[in-house]
Amino acid sequence: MAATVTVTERAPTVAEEAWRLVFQLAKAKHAVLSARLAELDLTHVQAHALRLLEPERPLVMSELADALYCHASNVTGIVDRLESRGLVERRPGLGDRRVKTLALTDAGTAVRARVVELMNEPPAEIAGLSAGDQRALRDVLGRALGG
Amino acid sequence: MAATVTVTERAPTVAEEAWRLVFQLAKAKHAVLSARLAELDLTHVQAHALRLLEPERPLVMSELADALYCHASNVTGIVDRLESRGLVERRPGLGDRRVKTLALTDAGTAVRARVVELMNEPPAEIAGLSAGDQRALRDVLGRALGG
DNA sequence: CCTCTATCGTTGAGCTTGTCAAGCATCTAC
DNA sequence: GTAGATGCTTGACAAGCTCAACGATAGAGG
Repeated sequence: MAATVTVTERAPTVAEEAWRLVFQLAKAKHAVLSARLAELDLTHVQAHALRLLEPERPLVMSELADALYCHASNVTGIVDRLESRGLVERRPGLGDRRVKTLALTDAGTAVRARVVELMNEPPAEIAGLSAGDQRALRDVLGRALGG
Repeated sequence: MAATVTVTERAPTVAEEAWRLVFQLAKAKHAVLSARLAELDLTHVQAHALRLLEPERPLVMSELADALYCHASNVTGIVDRLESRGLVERRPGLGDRRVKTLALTDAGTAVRARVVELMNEPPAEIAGLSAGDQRALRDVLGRALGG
């Protein structure tokens, strides 16, 4: 008798099933978002940087690096590209002349508004749920994330 | 009187709140996963490629490119690096000598098992929910994703 | 058989993102 | 004032990604 490779995979737990679906949903939204950002000629990191730069609360290079979970040397290049497109300005820090304050230009503010809109827009899978399911989803996830 | 910039932001809908939480959860898991994959000296793309290469169902380069949503020329490099580490083998296609079949080595099968385990593991936020909340989450998301 | 075209994978150029080590300017503490 | 810490930039290098072009092979039609 030929040996049959039997993969003894235990049945997934409820938590694993739930996580798999969350993962799938995030992946679907990611794909849609990528396409929309490409139309704006923005990469994901550039979009995240713009989202973090709220018009009324400018950030400093190092703060942006922390928020993006990457090294300061990386932010230099990201901001370089945003600045060369006229979306962001580097301004001298007020008290400390070493720091650079990042401010959105008018064009940057407009692009940021569009980016935030795209990112906040729930994917069709969620928008299509019943009102009750939407509330249930929000409430359960609120509890999950310490809400 | 000084002009006050009043940002008239409408209150978020329930769907938007739910999506924001899904996004937040995925981001948290992503950070944890990145750290675990770094311990295995794997990038995210390499991990995804390994996950897609099921031991019993080898893929062809173009199939892997489709599954990873990227160009075939990119997959060449990704597979190069996996192959140079002895995790994957390129084998000549059976009928068609143009295609390359990708097969996991024994080492690759072991690493893949660990990768799949890490990716499937629900984040602490979900694992910590009550059994009822976990079921509710799974059921609602199942409906959202055409379940 | 032979050519024409389509397909599969690779290569090379060029970009963005990411890390690290080093450097420059500036600030702070002693 | 001098020494060390801090903020950002630079340069070198690697991975991921796209595109255009290429070699090899396959399949169809004359």
